[in-house]
Amino acid sequence: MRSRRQRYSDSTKRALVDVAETLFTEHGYSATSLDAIVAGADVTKGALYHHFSGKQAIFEAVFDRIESRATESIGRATEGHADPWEKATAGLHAFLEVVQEPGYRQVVISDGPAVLGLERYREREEGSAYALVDEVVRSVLARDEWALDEQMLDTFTRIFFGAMSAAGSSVAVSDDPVAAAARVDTAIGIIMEGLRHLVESGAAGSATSRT
Amino acid sequence: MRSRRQRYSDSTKRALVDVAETLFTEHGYSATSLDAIVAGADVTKGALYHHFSGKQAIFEAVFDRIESRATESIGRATEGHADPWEKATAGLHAFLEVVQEPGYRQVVISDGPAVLGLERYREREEGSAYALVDEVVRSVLARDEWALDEQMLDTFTRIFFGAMSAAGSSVAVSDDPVAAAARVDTAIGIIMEGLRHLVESGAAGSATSRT
DNA sequence: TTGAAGTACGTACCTTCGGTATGTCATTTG
DNA sequence: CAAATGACATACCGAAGGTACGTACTTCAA
Repeated sequence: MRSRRQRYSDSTKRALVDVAETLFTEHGYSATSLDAIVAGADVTKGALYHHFSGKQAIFEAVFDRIESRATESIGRATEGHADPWEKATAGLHAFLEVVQEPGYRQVVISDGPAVLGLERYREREEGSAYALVDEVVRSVLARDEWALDEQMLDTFTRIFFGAMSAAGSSVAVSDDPVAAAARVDTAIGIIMEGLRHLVESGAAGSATSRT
Repeated sequence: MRSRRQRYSDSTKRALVDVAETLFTEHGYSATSLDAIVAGADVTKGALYHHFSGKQAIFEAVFDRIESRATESIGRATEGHADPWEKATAGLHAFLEVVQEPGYRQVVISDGPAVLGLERYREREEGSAYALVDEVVRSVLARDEWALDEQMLDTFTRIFFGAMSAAGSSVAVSDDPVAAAARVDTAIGIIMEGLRHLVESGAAGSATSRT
């Protein structure tokens, strides 16, 4: 068991991240002041700067928390599917759910790139939702008939990840999210069906060797 | 001909946007101070606040300029292609070029969503590069055999736009942009080839009516 | 030609906010 | 039990966005 002091320390740190998450989600990064965060957590800036190196650091803590929750949610949805195409569909649905959460939209999609910088942002993605998309893409596309190397698979993952992010974004801002999600489902379904034909007919070998 | 005063006014405004563009591109939005902008343009904050309502306003001016340049560049690349698939390929190449420009990456991709907000950001996109992608997507997918309504076409455009943004981003951060661009070319080529099979075989009617 | 009005700035200042330096009290440890 | 350390609180600083106000030059009407 942690020491008495450790437990107090942990609770204040968690309180800070809790408040920061709600404020960052509701008002965005720049419109959220550290004073507001420490006031909400009922501590002072001394406490915040004892636990975090600065505003960006506590943002990253919130960012990581939201991303890990998203990853967990998608992971639960995809596990237990034997057929890779079913797995892909299940993952897509879960992703479309996640991307509608205000916290994910504001913190990860909107503020993330600007606050972390594009490079750090992409590094963070690698280990989270992106990894799941990568897994699904590989299970679908990595066949012996196809001469797709590592980098090509990675390229496909990037493309699908971007496509799904944009699709999710369009769902999230839609007046009728349910109908929008259904349209995304259909569109991705068509694209995947096209790929499936290529895969199962083995006709893509020519495509990989084009210019 | 504009009046003498008008010309002076226009030149200072342009000088402000010029300097702002380079600073926003090099250091990002938050790391660029208004003092640095007005110093670079050799004016004072009074001039800046006479022409713009604030920091966000001058950022939008820079944003619009970069986006319109990008749109123009892609538009030039796509025009003159009769075959829609060739047009799509030409547009993709131009897009991959654009997305490697530091200004586009920093201002439009990285800072854009956070500064403008996701809604305003998407509104700005609608009238620019997005419109070109939409045009190409429609020329490729809007066939009589397909029962794709307006909203479905829009969904496809969103997905492709997101895919291309992500693809371009992966090219931009790559150690070997040329090879990365070639991989993106191949990947998108495969995806389009799958779609093409569906289109030309008219086999997508079933897909549009799936759940 | 002249004087009033408006434009295009410059100057000085205010406020907020991220960050720092330092003090303090409880807890742990030797 | 005293020294050391951890977990904060308090006070303060400087930078940066924004505002209020003054001013010089231009335009235009009489």
